[in-house]
Amino acid sequence: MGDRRAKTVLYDALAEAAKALANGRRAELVDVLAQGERSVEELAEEIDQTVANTSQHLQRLLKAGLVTSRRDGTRIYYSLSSPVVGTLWRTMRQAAELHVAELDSLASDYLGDRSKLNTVTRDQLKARLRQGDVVVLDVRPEPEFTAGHIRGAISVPPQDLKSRLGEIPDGADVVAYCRGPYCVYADDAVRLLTRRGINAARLEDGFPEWAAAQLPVARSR
Amino acid sequence: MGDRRAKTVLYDALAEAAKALANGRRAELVDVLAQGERSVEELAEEIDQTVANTSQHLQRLLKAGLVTSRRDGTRIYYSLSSPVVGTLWRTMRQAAELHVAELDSLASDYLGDRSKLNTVTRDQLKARLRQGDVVVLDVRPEPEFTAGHIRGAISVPPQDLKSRLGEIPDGADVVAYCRGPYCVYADDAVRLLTRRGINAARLEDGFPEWAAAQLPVARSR
DNA sequence: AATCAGTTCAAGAGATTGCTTGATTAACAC
DNA sequence: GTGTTAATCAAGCAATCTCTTGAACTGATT
Repeated sequence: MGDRRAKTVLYDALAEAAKALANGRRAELVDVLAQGERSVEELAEEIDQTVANTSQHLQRLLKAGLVTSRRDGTRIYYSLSSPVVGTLWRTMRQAAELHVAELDSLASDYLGDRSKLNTVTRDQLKARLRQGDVVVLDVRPEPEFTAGHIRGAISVPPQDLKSRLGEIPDGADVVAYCRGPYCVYADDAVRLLTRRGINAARLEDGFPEWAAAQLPVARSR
Repeated sequence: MGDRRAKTVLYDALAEAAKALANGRRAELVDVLAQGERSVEELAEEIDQTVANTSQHLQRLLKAGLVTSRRDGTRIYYSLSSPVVGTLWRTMRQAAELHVAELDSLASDYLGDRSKLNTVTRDQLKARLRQGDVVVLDVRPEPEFTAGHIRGAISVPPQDLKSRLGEIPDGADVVAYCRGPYCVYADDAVRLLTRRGINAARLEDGFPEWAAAQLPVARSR
């Protein structure tokens, strides 16, 4: 015991968890799965890859124990195997944000200029929810809202927002949120609402971070 | 904005942090660096690799922003660039422990059978330190003790323990700790002490976890 | 039993990674 | 200046990874 070979094997095994996340497409998969379980086909669509390739990535995550799968009829649904995996992904993101200088510019290449978007922190939103003077929009696809959402939020999937603007009371303050800091839905929603003269802001991050912070959540049905 | 190419680039960049940790030798490096800064040569010795190879791994960590370096004379010292990196490593370990079934057996291949070793948790040790009825031994190499240690601990580097057994008061309860859950020093120390009839236990993990839990630490000079 | 949708498996090309070896650079002592 | 020590760089080979393509498998439905 205490010998080099065993140490190598042990640390190689520990590094397997990192290897599983060490790919942009698999990172995207984990990011989506943090919202709730998904079928292979849906996941393939989310990450713009073939089903075969997505399946292989999922096998890799499965082998590392980061996700689990269950069959329902002809479909197979994948989900994160524990909240620790979500924490791991968030911590990794945080490390990258802190230490990779170019990340900001890559983020705005994808998300567009955020400097003009109003932002509220989790704590601010929590306080305003308690006061009850804010309309909170969950702008993720509906199944993700069903799987879990901020208590008091209304589900308005991205493609429905335009046609449902009328539901927002005059003069209301709106906060939109989606999957996390690198998700475009809330940004797009805030831009649209602002253009229509509605006072709107984006939650600084998304539902998984809200839930991880032990803030009040709800689940449909 | 919101297009696939930019999203790919962004998530690839986020995955860089994982790639940096996605290698057993680099994981070992981070594990050691969590104790404090080290020179390339020392690190090479710790991970049983050539200096050239160690240097390349360090470059990789540097490029990902996980470590920083400074020159002092002819030596270059590396250290973790922030506490987040330590958290990342611990979270990764935790994920592997939870989800990789074989990890237990790999750990005991390296560390030996731990079932007969007494263990105390951080909270237990905290309470006993407050009562003052415990001798705490830091069995890491001396520079790591100097860089930071559990308040009230005594530095007894691994190779010195045998010759300094006389310093331990008769009938004392001893707790030994080292770098973390996969470090052999504390295990070896507890085995030695127990064989000599001294009541000894191992702290469940090491100094970085103690410090991360905001428990009382001290620094020499 | 036959068919179908959803998923996984298998094989291969091109890129990346990990370790080795030998040369090069940087700081310091003389 | 020369010599020494510490670290990095560069090139090369074997192993691994990523994506593609096409075939094979698995339940559900007919």
